[in-house]
Amino acid sequence: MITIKDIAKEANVSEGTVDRVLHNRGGVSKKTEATIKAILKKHNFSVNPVASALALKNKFHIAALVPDFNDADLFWKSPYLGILKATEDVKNFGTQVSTFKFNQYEKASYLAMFKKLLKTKPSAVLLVPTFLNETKEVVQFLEQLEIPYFFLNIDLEGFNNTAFIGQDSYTAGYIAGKLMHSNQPNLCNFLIIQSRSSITKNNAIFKRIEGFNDYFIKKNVPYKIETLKIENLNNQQETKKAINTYLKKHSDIKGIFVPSSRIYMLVDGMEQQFLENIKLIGFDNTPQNIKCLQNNSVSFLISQKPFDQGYESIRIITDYLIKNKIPDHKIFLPIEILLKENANFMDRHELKIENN
Amino acid sequence: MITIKDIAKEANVSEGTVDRVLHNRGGVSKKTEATIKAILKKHNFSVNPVASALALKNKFHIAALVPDFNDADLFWKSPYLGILKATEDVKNFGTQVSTFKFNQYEKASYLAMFKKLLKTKPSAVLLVPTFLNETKEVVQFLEQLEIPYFFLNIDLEGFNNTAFIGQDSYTAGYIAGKLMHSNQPNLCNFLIIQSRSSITKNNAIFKRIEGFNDYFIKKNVPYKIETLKIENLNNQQETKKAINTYLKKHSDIKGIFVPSSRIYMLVDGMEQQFLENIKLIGFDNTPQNIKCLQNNSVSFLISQKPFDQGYESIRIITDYLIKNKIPDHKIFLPIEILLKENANFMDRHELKIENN
DNA sequence: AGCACTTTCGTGTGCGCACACACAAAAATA
DNA sequence: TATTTTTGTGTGTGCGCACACGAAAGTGCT
Repeated sequence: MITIKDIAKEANVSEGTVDRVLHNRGGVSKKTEATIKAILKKHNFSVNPVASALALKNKFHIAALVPDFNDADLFWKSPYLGILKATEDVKNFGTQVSTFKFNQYEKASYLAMFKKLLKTKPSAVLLVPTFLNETKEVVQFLEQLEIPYFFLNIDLEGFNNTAFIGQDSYTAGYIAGKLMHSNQPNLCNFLIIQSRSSITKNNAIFKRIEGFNDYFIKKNVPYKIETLKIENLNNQQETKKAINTYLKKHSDIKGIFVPSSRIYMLVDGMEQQFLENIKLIGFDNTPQNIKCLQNNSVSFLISQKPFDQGYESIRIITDYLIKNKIPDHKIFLPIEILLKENANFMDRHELKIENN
Repeated sequence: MITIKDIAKEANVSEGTVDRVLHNRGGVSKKTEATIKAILKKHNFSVNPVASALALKNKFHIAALVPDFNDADLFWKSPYLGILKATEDVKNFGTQVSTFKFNQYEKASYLAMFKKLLKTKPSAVLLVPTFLNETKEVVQFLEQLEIPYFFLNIDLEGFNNTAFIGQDSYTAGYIAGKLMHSNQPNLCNFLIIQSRSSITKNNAIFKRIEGFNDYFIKKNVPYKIETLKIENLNNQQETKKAINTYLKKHSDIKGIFVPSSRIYMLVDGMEQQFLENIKLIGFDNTPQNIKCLQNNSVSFLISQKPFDQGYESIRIITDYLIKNKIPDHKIFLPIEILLKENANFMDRHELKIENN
């Protein structure tokens, strides 16, 4: 293992000088800089990140702005746990992370938490840009202060975010279509469930639907795909009534696609006869959804690997700060296909965290 | 962030004493030990692994004994890359890893490489116990020297291995059955391909087949499942002839299950008419197999996450050595379902390694 | 040549921990 | 009581790096 000291010796300079060229700190004559760089390259040198981390203790500070979660809506719990785990992992690498949670239904809360966040003078910011206009506002502050920012899970266009970490929603929807088709190869109709609240704010859901539809278009299979809009999928009464009356009228529906994480609400409301005869495909490995897999009411879940999204985000930002490693602009996590048998194996790391 | 120094101050002892109780090094009076332990617990203290690693520089040495790979059989490449990546990651954590590759078809090679390995005086050993009797022999040495050992990918019973890291082959096979069924819901026959070489040596393949069959038994679906034994799946001529003649005789076959990583050999040999009408399910995300997904000849691949197996193994052993963290006895990695659309997203980390 | 700067570079300290060594007090032995 | 052994504890050094401070060398000017 080669060290800075070794490099310094070989170049007949002091460690300090090597350090200066390593960090582009300036104050080194062109000649010696060239010599040192040559030696660096020759040995393919890179600093010992462990020693570096120790020396850098508490130099960087990452702030994360993510939606809050509760028992009714657990989706954001996993990314949060991922962030938490990463926080722990990078803590000893001289980087601290503070997480701010906002109410995903209130723009004011988003802005308020951001203001709080800004006061901590972060070196970089990770955020879930839930609201377009408010994000524009927020980003102005960040750009003025030259704080790099990263988008998590929601991929807004037209911003100078260093990177986006999330899922390829279109492909995920496309896969859903494929699975649905292979599950019901005989001609029948499918139903897509939308909810009002998601329509206004979540373009990932749009892209999933687009992907789902495109599968059938591309394959040129003449399935009819209908859409049922339920005002608020979180409302049990409403959902129950809406889905059952619809299905009674349309007995040709053999598959239902729920492009949000609320498929369990649908399952809760659906009458037994429908559950038995209709294939369901949904998104996200929340505990409630997993339960639906386990009792056979849902065939497939497609997971965005939410835990990994949180975890990777922090790791990527840390690498960016400490090692100046520029990430890909778009970082897609794997699309996981979950069914009853492999659902319980998922997110071993996640479990570990929660049990602490 | 609380440090040993803080603990020492609070206990009115020196850092050395705290260090002694932290590492059970002995030589501390019961009274002070109790005091210190109380304070430790009170603050929920754990050592800074970064500083620890720096100080421990090169104290531990892990040796891995894994099968070699070549272009014809790439399966073991991924675990190797995983080990390599982990090697890099833990290098700066005071742990070095050396990997020894043996010819998986020659017992002598297994033993020979083990002897070489043993000379490096490893603190722990990771091995793929390909041969039962030879492993018994090998393990004797290890136990005598009190070197802990871990099994990777092959789960031999009756050993005192600290842990097994691999896949739940039975469930993976079960999933294969389920996917096959949902892909061909109308009554038809399925074919399982076995090869002589695998029969003798790989019980994972047995378990997969068992799982596959059990799915249909449990679901009580009256599919007929036949088996075709091909002497050597690596032999192109033989495979081609065997599969095509078989399929010509049995036109009722609508699905083929290949419980090994050689599905691409089958695809290579199969005539176009069969490829178009028969659903194929295989194992392992080798490049050749992925290609089969991409050109639509294979419907699903089930992946053992071989890269992660290698990576996690080393990480687990490192944690065991450095932090005395006792792992679960059996560590199953997630069973991944790959289809054309999500195959390319897999193993981002793996790509990174290989491009270096 | 003398002076005031600027550029270029070396030295020293600390990050938190592991461990060897030194040394005191207590206990055991003569 | 004197001496040896054991037990308990403090001190110092180094792991590889980051960075502040200040010294040396170089520059331009009068």
